[in-house]
Amino acid sequence: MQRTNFGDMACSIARTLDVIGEPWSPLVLRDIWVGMNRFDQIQADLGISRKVLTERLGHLVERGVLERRAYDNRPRYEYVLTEKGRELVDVLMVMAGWGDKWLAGEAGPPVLYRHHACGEIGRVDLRCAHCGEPMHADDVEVLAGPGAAPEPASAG
Amino acid sequence: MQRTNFGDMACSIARTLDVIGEPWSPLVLRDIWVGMNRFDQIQADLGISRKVLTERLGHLVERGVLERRAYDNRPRYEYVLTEKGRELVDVLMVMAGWGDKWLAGEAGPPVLYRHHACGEIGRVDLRCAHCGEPMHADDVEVLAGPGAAPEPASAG
DNA sequence: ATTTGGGGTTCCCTGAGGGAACTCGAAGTG
DNA sequence: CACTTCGAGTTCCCTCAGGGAACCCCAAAT
Repeated sequence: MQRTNFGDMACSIARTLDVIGEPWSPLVLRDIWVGMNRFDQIQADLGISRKVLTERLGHLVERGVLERRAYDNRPRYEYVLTEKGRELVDVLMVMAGWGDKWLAGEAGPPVLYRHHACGEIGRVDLRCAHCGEPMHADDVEVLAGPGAAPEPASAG
Repeated sequence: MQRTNFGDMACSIARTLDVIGEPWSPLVLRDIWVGMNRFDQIQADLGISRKVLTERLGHLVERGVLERRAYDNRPRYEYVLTEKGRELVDVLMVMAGWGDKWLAGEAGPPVLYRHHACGEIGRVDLRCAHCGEPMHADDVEVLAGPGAAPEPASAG
């Protein structure tokens, strides 16, 4: 997809970017998340080139975030999120929250999220899975982990 | 940057992708986040082309997520995160969490995050800002908001 | 027998990414 | 004072990925 191979870097962010590191993949996942599961639907909604959509869908299936399944006797297929893919939607929700806050302007957010648990329109918030307190950029210290690269560049 | 203009879509995800919708920008932000603030440092760490790095840094400054500031009498500059940029790091943390879980393999995560509040190695977790309960892909209903597009495609 | 519709392929053109060399201005060095 | 060094980019060329439009295949429906 890209010229540089991000999947081989010793960095979980780079590896994730190997899956959704260009603009179309996240938008494809969003469409599928909200129930647009078919090729022509997604193509029309996004205005993406058919060629590129074919390639992206194939890539996402290959990486295990989507599953391609037949929905008819005819050769008709739809794409659905796997568990891996549903968890990847977390990234999209945080992107949406940031975009709502910083890029929406006068008109307000284009989309609202009603939280099933409380029934309210909610925003997503990042918390430490261990202690439950807020966890943002300045709240953490970054340390080398077991899978850190031995000596070449690019930590993180 | 890209051929398609994502910033004009009525979708906060697409708008966010207009800022960090290709693989280098998130990695540049990560480097700056962990304290690599200078051009040559970032270039060497990432292995990115100098041309592309120049363009990305300019783009990120223009979008207000980075600030370029002189750090010497000589023409020397460093890049630092603005508040808008620090909040964008939330997206990176979630990417890192997903990559740690789904892509790290045998070796384990390349990087660990120690949470200042509790001192433990923690993972980030998504919660509803309103009720505090978990908030993931299946926990929300997506509704049109005030800034929704009138009639053309692409909700979200 | 022909049309329709979903799900792609193919082809061509443009423009973004990669790489390496070059520039520029301000210190530092002999 | 000439020369090197260093940070921070520019410039140039080449290749390959993205965009657009047309085309293809298969299985109903008419």
